[in-house]
Amino acid sequence: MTTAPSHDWLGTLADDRLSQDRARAERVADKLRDRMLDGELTPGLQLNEKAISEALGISRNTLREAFRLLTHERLLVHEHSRGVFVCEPGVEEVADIYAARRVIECGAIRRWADATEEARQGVRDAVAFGVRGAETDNWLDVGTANIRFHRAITALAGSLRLDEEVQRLLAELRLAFYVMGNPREFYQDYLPMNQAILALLDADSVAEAEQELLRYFDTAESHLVTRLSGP
Amino acid sequence: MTTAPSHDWLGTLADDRLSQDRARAERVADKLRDRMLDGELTPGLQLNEKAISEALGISRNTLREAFRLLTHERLLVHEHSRGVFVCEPGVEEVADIYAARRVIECGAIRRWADATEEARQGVRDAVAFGVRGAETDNWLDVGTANIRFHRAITALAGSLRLDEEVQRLLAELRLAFYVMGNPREFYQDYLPMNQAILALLDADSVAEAEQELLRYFDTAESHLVTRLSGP
DNA sequence: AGGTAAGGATTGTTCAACAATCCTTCAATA
DNA sequence: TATTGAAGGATTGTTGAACAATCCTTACCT
Repeated sequence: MTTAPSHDWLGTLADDRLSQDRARAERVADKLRDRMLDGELTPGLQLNEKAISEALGISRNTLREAFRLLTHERLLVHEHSRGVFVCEPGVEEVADIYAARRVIECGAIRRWADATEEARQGVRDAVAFGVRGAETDNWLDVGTANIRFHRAITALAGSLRLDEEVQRLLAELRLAFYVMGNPREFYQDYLPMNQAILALLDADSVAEAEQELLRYFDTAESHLVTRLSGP
Repeated sequence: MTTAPSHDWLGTLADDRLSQDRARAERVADKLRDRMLDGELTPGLQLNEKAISEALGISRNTLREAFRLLTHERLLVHEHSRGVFVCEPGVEEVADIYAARRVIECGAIRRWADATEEARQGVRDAVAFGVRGAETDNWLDVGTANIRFHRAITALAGSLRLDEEVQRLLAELRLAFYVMGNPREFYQDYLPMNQAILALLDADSVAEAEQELLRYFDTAESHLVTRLSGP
C-alpha cells in the first residue's frame, strides 16, 4: 500500500465515517425530515410504503423503520392498518407545545448568570445572524436564526436532554408554520423581540428578559392559532 | 349469523380491540421494561436479539421494534452493529437529568395558581399515597408515590409533551437507583420534603415551595452522585 | 337511498437468507 | 514480550417474499 499524500485528511475522514456509520434507516429519516421541513411533504399527506421504498431503492422494512423514527419525533402519525401521515398540528397541539416551551425556555433563561460564557455567546451569535439576514433581505436566514435563538436560550440550562426536547418541539412547530404563507411577515416581528431580550440579558435584567420572552410566546402562539382556526 | 346474547358486551370489546391494537412490540417492551426496573436486567448488560426473540416466541423484527421503543425512553442504548445494552447512567447523565428536572419542575410548580383544580388534586393525592405507604411500612409504595408526586408537579403546566419528557427522565433515573441498595433509606427522607412542598403550595407560598423543591433536587442528586462515584 | 357483498389495494407480521460488522483467538514477526 | 495481522465465529443489518389482516372503493340488490 502506498502512503497517502500528507493532507489534512483525518478531519474529512472522520466526517465520512460518521455518515457511513449511521444506519440506512436513519439516513432515510433525515431525507424525509428535510422534505417535510422544507414544506415539500405537506401536513396530512399519506406516505405510501411501496411507492416510497421503491423510489428510494430500499426495502419496505427499512422504510418502516425510518417511519418509526420520525413518528417518535412526532413528525409523522401512525394509524393502525391505515398508514403513516405527515402530522398536521392543530390548535390543541400548538397550545401544548407552547405550554412546554414557556416552562422550559423561561426556566433556562433564568440561568443566564450561571450559564457558561460559551452558552451566553451562543445567544448573541444567534441574534447577530438574524440581524445580518434581515439586512441582506434573506428572510429564510431570519427564520432559522429565530430557531437558533431559542435553542441557544435552552442551552443556557446546560442539559442535553432539554436541548433535544426543544429541538423536537421546534421541529413539530415548523409543521404548523406551513400555514403561514409569507415567512417574512411572520418573522420580521420576532427579530426585534429577540434583540430586546438579548439587550436585557446583557444588562443583567434577567427577570425583565423573561417577561419579554413570555410576551413573545403569547404573540407567536396567538399568531399561529388565529391562522389555524381562522380561514 | 346468530345474534350474541345481550350482554354489556361493547365495553369488553373495546378493551379487546385496544389491546389487540397495541402492537405486539409494545407488550414486549413492557415486559422488558419491568425486568429492567426490577433490577433483573442490570445496567450494562447486552440484549441478544436471537436468544430473546426465541425465548419470547416472537420474530426478531418485532423484538427490534421493542428495542427501539425502549431506546427512545433512554432505557437502552443502541450501538451500531454491536447491539443494544441496558443503559448505565453515570455522573454526567445524572447531572444532566437533574438540570432538566430543575428547569421543568420548577417552571411547572410556579403555575400552581393557574393550574386546573384536577391537577392540584393530583399533587395532594400523590402525597397522601406516600403517607399511607409509610404508615403501613410499604416502602415500595413510598417510592412510587415519590415518582407520582413529581409527575403530578409536572402536570401542573398542562402540557402532555412535558409530562412525557419527565416520565422519560424519571425512568432513566430508576436505572441509576439500582445502585442504591435500601429503598427505604433512600425514600424516607423525601416524603417529608414532599409534604412540606405541598403545605407551602396549599398556603399559596409558591415561591417558597419552589425553593424547597430545589433543595430536594440538590440533596437527591448529591445522594446519587456520591453513591455512583463512590465505592 | 341505504345497506351489503365482493374486490383490490395497503398495511401488519413473520421468516429465511445473505451481507456487513464486530470480537476473539491464535500465530507470526520484529 | 509486545504488536500486528489473519482467520473464524458470532451478532447485527438489510432485503425480499409470503401470507394474514384491515381498509377503501365499487357495484349490486332491495
